[in-house]
Amino acid sequence: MLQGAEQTGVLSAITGPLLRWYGKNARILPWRDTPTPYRVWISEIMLQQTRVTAVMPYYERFLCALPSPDALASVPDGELLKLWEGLGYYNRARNLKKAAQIIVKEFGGDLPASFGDLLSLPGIGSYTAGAIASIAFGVPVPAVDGNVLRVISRVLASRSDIADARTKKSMEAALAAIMPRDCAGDFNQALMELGATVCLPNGEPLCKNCPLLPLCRANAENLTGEIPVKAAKKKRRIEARTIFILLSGERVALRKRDKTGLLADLWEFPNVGGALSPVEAEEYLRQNGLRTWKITPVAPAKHIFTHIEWHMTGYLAEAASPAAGFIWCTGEDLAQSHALPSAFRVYTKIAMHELAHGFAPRAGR
DNA sequence: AAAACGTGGAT
DNA sequence: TATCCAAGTTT
Repeated sequence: MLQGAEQTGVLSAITGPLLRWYGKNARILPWRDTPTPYRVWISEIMLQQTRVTAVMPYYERFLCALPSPDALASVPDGELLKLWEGLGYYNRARNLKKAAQIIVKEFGGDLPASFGDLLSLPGIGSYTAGAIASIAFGVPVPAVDGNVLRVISRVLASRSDIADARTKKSMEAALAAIMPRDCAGDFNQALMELGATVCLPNGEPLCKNCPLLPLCRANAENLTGEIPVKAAKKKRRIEARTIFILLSGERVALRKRDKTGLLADLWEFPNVGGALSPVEAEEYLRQNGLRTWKITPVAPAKHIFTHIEWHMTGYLAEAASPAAGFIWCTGEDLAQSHALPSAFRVYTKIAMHELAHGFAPRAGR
């Protein structure tokens, strides 16, 4: 990898072509319309490890419901999670609220402009602090995300592992040295845009369309297939679970997940580790004080998290009474008031269907 | 420093 | 089907 002055020399040459390219090729995105600090902040948090297309249905709805740090600071957790339902990494939403409370208390209700102050807020790391500072406030600091790591690694033909935090550090330092003072936000966004639309991971990047082609060392040396280098991630473990859709009258049982860990504090269907047979399922329900009948197997389902794979066995059962220990939801509650993770989608659908159409004849129907 | 933390689309 | 991984952060 190039060092010091030579590296700075190569990098300083990217600014002109990159900015000209971005001027012509920037996608029209909702968060680029009116880049107020609050809007930029919300978009950056939503976009963490999440594709643009996934964020689209959430962004305006969230802004409409919570248009300011003040509104965000006082939103009830349930409402907040419902707005985030399905987006994943739910701590992002909780940190958003915590940060909003700090912004209201410590910063007079407006996002701070300095990189350091932004970095001190929950949920804002070096990438996001750089993105907000540069895009919303014009502060000349880099914003190094996965796209930037890939683009710069290729330009420099660097074989440093981009999964290594030290690589990110050194890239931030290298970019800080060449940040244009007058258009830092566009520069950072241009780098990301190029990575997202031209300098693609997996398969062939679209080098013919790249404004940096003339100065890209990976292209010159035919290394775009090997660079960037990224350490392999750990294998997922498989976890069997048995999910219960317990119906009572027009309602279905839900419970709150643990306050910490996976899918913390979201709602879920009662479930237990292991792939229970029908007999074991019946036994489990009885032992947990539930008088149920007509226990019926429903579709098995799989859900893949980053680090775990759930293999789910499902049962539908009629409960004699809305037993304590759960909340008993109507179809409307399920749809409108309770945030369920996508992991349970198959069973949510079945529950909604049963609540709408009925599960065989039952009391009160 | 490595692992936890979601989801969905592309290859 | 399997793997990658996306505008990362926290612990």
